[in-house]
Amino acid sequence: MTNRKIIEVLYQISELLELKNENKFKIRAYVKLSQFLSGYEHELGDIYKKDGIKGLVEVPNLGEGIAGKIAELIDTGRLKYLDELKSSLPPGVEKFLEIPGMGPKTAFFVADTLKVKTVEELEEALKEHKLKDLKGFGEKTEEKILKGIEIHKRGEKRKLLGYAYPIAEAMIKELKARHKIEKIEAAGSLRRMKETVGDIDILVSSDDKSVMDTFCSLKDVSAVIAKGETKSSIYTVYGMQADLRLVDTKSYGAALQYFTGCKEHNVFIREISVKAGLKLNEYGLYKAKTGKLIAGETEADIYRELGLQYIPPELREGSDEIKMAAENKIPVLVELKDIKGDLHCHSNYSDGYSSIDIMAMAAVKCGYEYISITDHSQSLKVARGLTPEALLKQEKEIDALNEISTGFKIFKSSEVDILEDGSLDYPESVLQKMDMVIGSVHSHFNMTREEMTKRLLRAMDNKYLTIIGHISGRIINHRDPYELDYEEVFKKAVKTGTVIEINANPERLDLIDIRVKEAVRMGVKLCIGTDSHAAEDLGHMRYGIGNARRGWATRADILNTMTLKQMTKWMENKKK
DNA sequence: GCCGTTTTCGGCCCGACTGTTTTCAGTCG
Repeated sequence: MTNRKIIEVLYQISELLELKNENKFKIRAYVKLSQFLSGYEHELGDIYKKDGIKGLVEVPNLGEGIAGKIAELIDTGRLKYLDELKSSLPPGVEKFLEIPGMGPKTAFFVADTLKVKTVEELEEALKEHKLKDLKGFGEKTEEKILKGIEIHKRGEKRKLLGYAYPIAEAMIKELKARHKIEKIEAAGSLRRMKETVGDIDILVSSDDKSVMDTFCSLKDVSAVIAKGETKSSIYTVYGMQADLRLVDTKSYGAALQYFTGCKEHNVFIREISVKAGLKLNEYGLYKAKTGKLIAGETEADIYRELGLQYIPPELREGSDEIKMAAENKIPVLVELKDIKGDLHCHSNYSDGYSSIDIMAMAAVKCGYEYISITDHSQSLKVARGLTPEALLKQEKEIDALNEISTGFKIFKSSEVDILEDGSLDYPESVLQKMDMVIGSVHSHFNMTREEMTKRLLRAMDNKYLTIIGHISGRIINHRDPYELDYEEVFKKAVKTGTVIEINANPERLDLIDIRVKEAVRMGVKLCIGTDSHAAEDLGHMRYGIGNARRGWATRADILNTMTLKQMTKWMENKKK
């Protein structure tokens, strides 16, 4: 039973309780805990196995009530409480919550009154105008729900960060081009660099109020959901919602803090405010009694006035960041400008689209001092993996390019398959000639946790293995990570000096953020590689940086913040 | 249901927008 599964159940319980109109603080306890767990680096299953229920209640936000339920879940894989909750509600009502604009009250009401069990039946009932004459409903509400159903039926999931980010950038650019703007930036999960993004939040401060009109008439708009003086919501042609908030410059920091979230982080921050006799909202931090404004123009002012160290957006997940900030323990996180080279890049020798010289030139343009060419190994036929003969040819080309360049180096490397038994896909005679070696799993994903752990541990015994690539194997929204005993793998990585990659490809972002946190805590050396298959992909580095920061990684934790000189020396030492 | 420099009970964050309203509930973030 993974944390992920437990989080799912807790969240489901909170939704069902909401439908039942239960005590809202009880509901919040479930939401609060599931939010906390989504950033928690330890597995509850392991804690329970080791220390039983007593161990579970040590976990923040987890008391005896829920501990018992989690224990039952781990022991039996089921939860009686959840089954009972479900059967006490009208069938199908949960489904209605997935419809945008439909909350628990409406969902329960329509399921209970109209006796509809599916989204299709609900749609039918709405078209027959069965709702509009009921108390509290009207034509507009009917239309709104129908629109929500339309969006729901398209089945849109949270979008990849790498998909949403450029869209937000383009919108901001357009607004900037057409209005005189003081400040503008994206907030929300996008600013927190979360791997997936539900909608785009943009915050703007400007004297020009017509920026709202522009926003609602952008070419990207497919429907305007709401339009007010300070807040508008649109639905875009990209299948996601976007919100614009307009605030005064003197409130900009408070608004940015507020709209960046996450929600739980903000709730915690406001609790601290209340205890300090203050009041925090999106307009500023005030004295509760007198209403006197204390801070608001910058986020830093607000955190400082609350007695907290500044918390970078990537850490604001309602986990332990506020406690750490209170103790002055927030580290200086790694930044894009710290990166000196990209260690995971493909060329057209295997399945990439760009030649080696084009990749190198793109790396120079990024301000890098080196790039590592890591084409696939021979077993990976679908990606045109290189035979040892093809490798020789590539080696010569890289040597020739290195001859003519100064201050920039192309490292000779490979992304070698870690085979089923944990051996590498090239013999030692081939591996030892490379500057470095990335080992990745590309086959036999369906192994047990024990088998997969053994496989990786064995691979790390190979002295030529430098880096383990995209270790979890997950593809966001497509393939779940395979099961792995991370603690064992990280211990071994520390012992053997093996580096674990943070793959910056937006579909992977693997090592996953909470695992980065665990790895950093254990002292594992990490690197960030884009896994580029074309020159443009080198720009994905920013997503890898975001993921590393979400895992509390500092510059010292990341291998490829080393200069060329340092890196060359490091590689030589590693092979000894 | 959780939690404690208000500690074992009594609290638990704050505001914009919408629709159907005569003062507010529901939804969202």
